[in-house]
Amino acid sequence: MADLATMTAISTDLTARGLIHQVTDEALLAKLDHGGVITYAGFDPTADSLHVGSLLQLCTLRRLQLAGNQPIALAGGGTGMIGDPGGKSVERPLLSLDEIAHNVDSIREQIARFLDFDASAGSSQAVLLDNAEWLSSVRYLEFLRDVGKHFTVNQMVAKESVKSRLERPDQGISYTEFSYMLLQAYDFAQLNERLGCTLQIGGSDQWGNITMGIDLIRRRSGDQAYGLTSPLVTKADGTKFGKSEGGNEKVWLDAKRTSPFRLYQFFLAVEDAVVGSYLRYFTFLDLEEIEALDLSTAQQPQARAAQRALAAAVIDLIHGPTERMAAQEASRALFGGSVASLDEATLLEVIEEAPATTLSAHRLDEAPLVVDVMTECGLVASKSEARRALEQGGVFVNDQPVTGIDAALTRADLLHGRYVVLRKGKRSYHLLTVS
RNA sequence: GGGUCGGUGCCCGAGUGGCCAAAGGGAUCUGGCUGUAAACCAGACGGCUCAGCCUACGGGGGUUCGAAUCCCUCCCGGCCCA
Repeated sequence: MADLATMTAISTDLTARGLIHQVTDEALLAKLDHGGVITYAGFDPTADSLHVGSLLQLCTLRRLQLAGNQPIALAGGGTGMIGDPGGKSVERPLLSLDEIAHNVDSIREQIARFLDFDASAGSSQAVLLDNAEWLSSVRYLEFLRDVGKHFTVNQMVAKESVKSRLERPDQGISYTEFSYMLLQAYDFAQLNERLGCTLQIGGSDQWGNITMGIDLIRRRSGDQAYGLTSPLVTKADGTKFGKSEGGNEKVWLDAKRTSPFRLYQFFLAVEDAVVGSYLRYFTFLDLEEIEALDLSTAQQPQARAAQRALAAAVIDLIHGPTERMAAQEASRALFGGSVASLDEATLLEVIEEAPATTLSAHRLDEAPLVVDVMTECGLVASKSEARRALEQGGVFVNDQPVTGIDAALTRADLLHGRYVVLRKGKRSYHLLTVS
């Protein structure tokens, strides 16, 4: 497949991009360069969309596939019913079988944007499986005999994911969640036995679970399997990557949950300190190009060339160039200066990308208070918040600061006879269309 | 099942009869400085018909002029014992 003479070896590329946190065995790297390693990564089907937290593994699987290795995306339809006891998370709600099946279907489409599921990919054709396929029918006694006997509770308790929960005096861990790692190990063993899968990749927090799978495979069949983890993706302040500026909202790959415009903005606003690594993680740009962008960030940070390249590349990958251009266009329009001077066509495009609601002409004639309108359209969560924003000077109508708690909207505020652009702070926009 | 400790605002965490919408920290929001960055500085941070009022300290009931704080009961969790 890949012409090794003209391409950087995949192991070199992964290393250079900082994608390797730990490997169970250095020998794996040579195998990957050779191609033909059947690799799997797990994806969480607890929602009908993946979020940016899955991006790294998706990209890594793609890199491996491009280098001639077969990727398996494993949807945790079975394990999704239980939940990984990771970190401080509380026991998660159990989803019904129907919900999970629906989620797996939705996720399949998203993964297809990264991996080649076409038969023309030959031996490296991607595969999507749902572990419910084997987990839903396992029988408890058999499971205990075939899987459970290979592990001691001692080693299970020693795992970081479990230890952190055990150390919290205010919360325990249910037996169900405690069993999660065995199920994940079993997944690996199943993929190994069914498809010859010999590598599992995941975030660094998956190390323990991955090595348990490797142990299980060795004990069951004597086969040598491998694990490779990537570093934890963090923001400049060390906190977890993946939440929107808002703080609590996840950034999704589904356009209905996170619009291409917001996704674009999310990556455009990335800190200087991490753009370089994000470019390496989430894009397929050449390393030379990325290094040039690093230089640009160092010398002319205000140009934000690296952020622009990152945002464009990611949206291209997830939503395609059409959506990417629309997002770029909308960003230019909204952040480019005065919204009031945009022509109607551009404004309409912006309406497609930013949250928008309609306001009846009748309502407008009653000279509604800005505080009320921004509450009603959802720009702020409550009227108190609207009042506060206004008092603090953070509200703008058509880019003009609004002063006074009793400011009202009138026909004089209309752009092109029927639009009003509301803004809270620097980048929370809302478009009103008068009908 | 028994004993014991605990359940406070988005999170952590003070508070043990009035001065409590409730210290402090984190997160978040807004403003300033900048580059739609970081750091830093300032303010805000339950809701509303906003100098006042309403709802809140696991649920319900009670004592009291007055309860997050005391009593009863129920629910939930940790630890120890059975």
